[in-house]
Amino acid sequence: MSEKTTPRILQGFSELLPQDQFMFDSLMEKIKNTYKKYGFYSIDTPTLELSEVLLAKAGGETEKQIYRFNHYDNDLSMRFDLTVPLARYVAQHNQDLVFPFKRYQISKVYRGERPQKGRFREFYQCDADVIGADTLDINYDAEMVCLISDVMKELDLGDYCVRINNRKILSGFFDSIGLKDKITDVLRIIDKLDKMGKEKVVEELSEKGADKDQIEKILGFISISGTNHDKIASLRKIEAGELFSTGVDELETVINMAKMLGMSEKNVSIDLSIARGLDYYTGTVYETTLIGHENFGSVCSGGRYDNLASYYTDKILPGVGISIGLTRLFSLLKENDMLNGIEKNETSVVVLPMDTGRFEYAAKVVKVIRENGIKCDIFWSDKSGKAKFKYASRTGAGFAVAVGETEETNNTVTIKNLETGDQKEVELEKVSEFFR
RNA sequence: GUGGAUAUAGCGCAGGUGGUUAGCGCGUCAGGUUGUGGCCCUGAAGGCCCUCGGUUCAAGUCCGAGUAUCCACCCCA
Repeated sequence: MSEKTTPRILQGFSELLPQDQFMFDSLMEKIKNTYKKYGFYSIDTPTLELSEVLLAKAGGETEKQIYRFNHYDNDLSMRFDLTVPLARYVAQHNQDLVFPFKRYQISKVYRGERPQKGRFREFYQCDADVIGADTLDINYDAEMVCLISDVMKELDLGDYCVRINNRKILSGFFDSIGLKDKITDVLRIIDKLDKMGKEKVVEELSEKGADKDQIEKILGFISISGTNHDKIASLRKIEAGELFSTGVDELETVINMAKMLGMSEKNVSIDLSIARGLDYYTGTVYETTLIGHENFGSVCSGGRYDNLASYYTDKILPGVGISIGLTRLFSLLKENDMLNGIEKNETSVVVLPMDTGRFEYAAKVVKVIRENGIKCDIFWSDKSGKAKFKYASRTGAGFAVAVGETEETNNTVTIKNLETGDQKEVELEKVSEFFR
C-alpha cells in the first residue's frame, strides 16, 4: 500500500460542509440583494495585483501581512482588502464611470496574519462604497447607516445598534487639548474603554504622556451620554475649533437624515469612543454591534474617506463605504448556535427508483417535477431501499418520491413526507399540485 | 513578533503513580425490515497513539527537540 498524502488545507483557511455552505451563501445573498436595493452595482477586481499598485499606500504592519511573491519577472501581491483595488479601479476607469459611483464587491481577501478565533487568512468581505467626483454630499453618509440597518434586518440576527462617530470631532477635540501628535495612540486607548475599564485607560493615557488635565478632559468627553440629540447638544457646548464644529455639524446631519430615511432611534447611536482602525477615515465612522452579543465586536464597519485614490490620480475622489467580514460573522454565528433561522437545504424532492427496471419511468417523473420548477434530485444507485431513503433523508430533502413497479403500472408516484413520515400514492399528473 | 494550550479511528474525545489484546460517543457499512430514512437492537470495518531522539526489562503514558493546530496578546486598510 502506497503512502497517501494527508488531505489538509492551509492554516487560517477554511471551507464549509454543504449544509453550512448553503447557509453561508444564503447570508451572502441577503447582503447582496440589500446592496442592490440601494442602487449599488457589482464589480469584480482581480485577486492578484501588481505589488507596486497594491502597496502604493501600504507600510509597516500591513505590508508584513500581505501575501507577496514573484512569478517570473512580476512582483505580485494578493489583495488584502477591497478598498485599495477599488481605488485603483476608480482611478483607472474614471472616464467610464458615472459619479457618484456606487459599487459593491463581495470577494475573498488575504492576510498572512496569525489566525485566531473568527480571524482567517482568507476571508470574505462584503463591501459597499459610494465614490464622488471632487465632492460627495454628507447625506450619502446617512444613507450608508440605513444600508447597514437594512442588511442587519435582512440577516435577522436580532437587535443591533449602528454606532456612529465622526473622526473630525475626535481629531478636533484632541488637537484642542494639545494631543495632536498622539491622536492615534489616544484613539486606540479610549477604544478599549469597554474592555479594560476606566482605570486602565487613565494609566495608559498617562504612559503615553497625557497630563492630568488632558486625561480629565478626555474622560469627560467620552462619558458624554444621553439621547443622540443630548449628545449633539453637549458637543455643541465644547469649544474646540473649526474642525471639531464641522464634525458635529456632519454628525447631526447624518443622524437627522438617517431618521428621515426611516432609521429608528433605537438602532442608531452616537458613540464617541468608536475609534478603532480608522487610519484612513476622515469623517463619519460606523461600527455595528449585535445587542446581547457585544463580544462579537463590530459586524459591519465603515466610514468616510476624503481622498480614496490619491496614490493613483490627481483627481479628488471622496467616498464613504461599509464592509462586512462575512467569514468571521458566519464563524461567530455558528459557534454561538445562531444559524437556526436560516433555511438549510435546497433540494426539496428526491426521486427514488425502487429497482433498476424503473429508471425510465423515474426519469419521466423527475422531468415532470423539474418542469414545474421544483428542486428535484434522483438517486440512480442500485442500493437497498433502506439506503435510498436514508440518502433522501440525509440530503435534507423534504420529500422522497418512491417509484416502483406498482407506481408505474398505476401511473402514480408514492410521496413520503420525510419530516412527518406520512406517505401516499399520487397520480403523476397531480404531482406538482402536491408540492405547491 | 510575544505568551499559553493541545496533538490517540473519518469527526469529537477517554486513556491515575509506565506493564502485555488502546477504549467510548458520533459517523460509515451490514443485518433485524429482499420498497421506507430520521428512533431502537445486533454485528463489522476502521489506529506507524504527530515526527525524531532519550530514559527504561518495558513508553500512548516520563524527558528533550522538531513540526502542526488552537487560544490569547500585538496589530488590524
